[in-house]
Amino acid sequence: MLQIYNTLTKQKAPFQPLEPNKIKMYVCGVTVYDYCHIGHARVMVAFDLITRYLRCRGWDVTYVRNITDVDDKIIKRAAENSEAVDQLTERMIEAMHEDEDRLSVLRPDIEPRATAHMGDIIDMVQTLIDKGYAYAADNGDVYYRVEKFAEYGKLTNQNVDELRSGARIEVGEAKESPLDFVLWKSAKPAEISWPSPWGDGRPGWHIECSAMSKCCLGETFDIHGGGPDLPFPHHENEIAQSEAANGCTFANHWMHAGPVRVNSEKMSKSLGNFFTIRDVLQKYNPEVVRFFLGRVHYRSYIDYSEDSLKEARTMLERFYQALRGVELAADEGELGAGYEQRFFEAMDNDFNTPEAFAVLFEIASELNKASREGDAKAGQLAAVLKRLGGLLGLLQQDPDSFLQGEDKAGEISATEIEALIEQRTAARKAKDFAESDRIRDSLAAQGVILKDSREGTTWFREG
RNA sequence: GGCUGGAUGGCAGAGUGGUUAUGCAGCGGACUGCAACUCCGUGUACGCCGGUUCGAUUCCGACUCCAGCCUCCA
Repeated sequence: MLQIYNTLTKQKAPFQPLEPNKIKMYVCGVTVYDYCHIGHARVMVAFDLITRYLRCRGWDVTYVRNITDVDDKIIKRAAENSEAVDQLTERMIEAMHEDEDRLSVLRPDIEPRATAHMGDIIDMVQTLIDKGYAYAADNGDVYYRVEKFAEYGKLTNQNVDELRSGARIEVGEAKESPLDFVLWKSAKPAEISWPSPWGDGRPGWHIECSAMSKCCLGETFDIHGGGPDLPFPHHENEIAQSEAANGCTFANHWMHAGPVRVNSEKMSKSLGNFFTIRDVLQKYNPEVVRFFLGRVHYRSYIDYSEDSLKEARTMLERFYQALRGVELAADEGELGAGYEQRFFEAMDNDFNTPEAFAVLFEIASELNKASREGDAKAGQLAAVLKRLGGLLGLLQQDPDSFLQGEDKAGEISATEIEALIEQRTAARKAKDFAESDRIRDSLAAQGVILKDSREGTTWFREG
């Protein structure tokens, strides 16, 4: 039985789909004005692990993740770069897709863009005005009347009176109440804009998700997900918009990923303490980064540091060392079912990846034992390990490729390494251990570790 | 201040009302020319104070500390 923690009820509960066997899921995506950072990667990987797992258990998942391709930050950045808004966003979307591909994050089924849904957005704003939940101000902005929506704050337990007393009142705003938020923003001269009944402008941030989720999934859907900073106000406002406009429940389950921290602070664009995915991928194998993000439960925070990336690398090495040199059995025999059951039980418990990985480590141990004893079970265990890892998009590389890494400019190449290993093997045959050790030490100084066995010498590069 | 989480062995990180998480690191041993890889053995950790209980790290309450949201942020 699949259990999922729901931010709305603050507890784990058995998952109940709207339609048997189907899951409709909407996840808030990226505002594309810059390269994605590791915090974005965390959300991408978390919901990718979730989607892959649900699908492998037979759920028919429709996964929608939006792209915010117009907003203040985009307009500002495009102006700074002296490029058109759509030029900037196209570049960043392409970069995001590259990053995702490298992290083995499968594309969502639908990636709706705000600029492609202006009609849906305007329709929903109009509906909210018609129902009295929104009003057009003199300046061409349209605002949501927060106090009209009785259930406002139900996702994050906000009290409207508390919010009102803490709200900032900004000069020159045309709002009825400081709590009201913008649905439609009138355009400044020469700014990118779309025509609307309230004049030229662009959508507010929250409305696009309400409009696009409705368009792609319907008025009510199963799971709404996003990053750790979205429950308030973004998701609270989405609920207010959608439930007021549609008159029915918006999303049944709310799932939020935990933050990535650096030096005990959240990694975020506003703090400027972020590492982009492409920066990190320059130093680490993409699978290491994926594993780093998946080895902690999706709701917990992760501390980003060189040491924790290195540890993720070491852990992954254990899997690949176990798989290395073992011929996969075509048939897992009886072995697979038991491990698979424990793996599934872990994942059914709110996607407990750390526990699922613990099962994989146990398989690796058994596999190592079988290998060293020459037991035929080794091939079966390797097949199970690779299959279960594959369900989470891991362990599919050739072990040698993973362990040896790729040649990098300025570093010793695989060809050079192998030539030195041949020299060393000759020295060892001649019992010239001084020379043999000299070669090994010299390689080690360059991050290349040798391993001798009866079958010969293999090597791998350190993290 | 309001609202959410969290505090587990040297580190990372699951989980459980009484029994081994798991990984990394350390220590002892095996293997090895020596190593590396691997294997075997090894560590009574559950913030603090009360309560419930035959028994609590696990349930309840107070406290302390940490983090996230409350402004754009995944």
